[in-house]
Amino acid sequence: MAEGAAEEGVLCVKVMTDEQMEVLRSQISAYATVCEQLVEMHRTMTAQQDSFSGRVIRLADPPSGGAKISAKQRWTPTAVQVRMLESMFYHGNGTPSKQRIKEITSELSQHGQISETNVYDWFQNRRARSKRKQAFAAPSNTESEAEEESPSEKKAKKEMHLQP
Amino acid sequence: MAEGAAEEGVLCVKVMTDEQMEVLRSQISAYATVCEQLVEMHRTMTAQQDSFSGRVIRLADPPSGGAKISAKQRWTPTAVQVRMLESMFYHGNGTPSKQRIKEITSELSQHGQISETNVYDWFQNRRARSKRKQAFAAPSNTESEAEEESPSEKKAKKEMHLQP
DNA sequence: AGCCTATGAATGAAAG
DNA sequence: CTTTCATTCATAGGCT
Repeated sequence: MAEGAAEEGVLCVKVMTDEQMEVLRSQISAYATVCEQLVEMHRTMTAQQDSFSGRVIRLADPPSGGAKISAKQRWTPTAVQVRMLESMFYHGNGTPSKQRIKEITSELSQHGQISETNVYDWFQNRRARSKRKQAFAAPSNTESEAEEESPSEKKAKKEMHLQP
Repeated sequence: MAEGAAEEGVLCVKVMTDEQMEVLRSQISAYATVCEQLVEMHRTMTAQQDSFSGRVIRLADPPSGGAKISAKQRWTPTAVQVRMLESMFYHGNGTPSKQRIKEITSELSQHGQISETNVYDWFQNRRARSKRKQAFAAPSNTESEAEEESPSEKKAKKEMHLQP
């Protein structure tokens, strides 16, 4: 996924790849969504009604205009990125500092779109999840450090998840 | 917002004329402008509300028939409370003093259950996260602004909440 | 169609 | 104040 080429594509030529098209769509969609939500918020706040008497504030109401271009709004790490993150996580850098996060981000951005917040969140989630898994798996004493999948695995295995 | 040719272009074909390309660019540009203006408006009248991307604005506890057995161990501000807090946060008064916190608390408790600790924590978190966002989003500021909304802005995401 | 799970993201509260 | 933890929400993808 190299959206870095999008600018030249748009500015210089007329034939776009699917990737480039996707970038454009995402952009327009993002703008549209932001505008919608800002307008909605503005309306809500301007109305100044303290009554929380049961009317729901809807943010995600699709406009009738039909300019609703769907785009993914949630970051999805690529396989390569996951592998690298996994590796770093395993490597003991349990707590990446801000500086470290920047480094990681810039390194990972060569393999796909990513932001520092993404990285930060990823580590947060990873830590929490790891911990929780241990808590469930080791109520006994025998402390085992057997962690989950190896970094080279991009295929998520289906662990049994019992519902207590 | 002007639309028409651009959508079909985006949705159906991959070869665009200069004209179509221009339409697209205008569209993105228009969105950007609108967003900017809306954000500006928000700045002036209320606090900046940057939670529009994820969760929906929370409302007060449903006034159901008294059954309060199920635990809500964590304080959840109502929409009104959030708005007021956000407003206070924005309107400068930096770090609320102990006294100020008491005032705020008693004022907010008219709109829902709240404690001084909640208020204190809220401000604490708000400040920290605002700061972190700046640290993440801002440091590459040496460059002059690129005011034209060319698709080279691959990060036209929802992170357009600027902090004054 | 539609659930289900994994997971990105938001956030109150606590630790340091 | 700053960083981390714990919990929760929302959504993309995979599954039957």
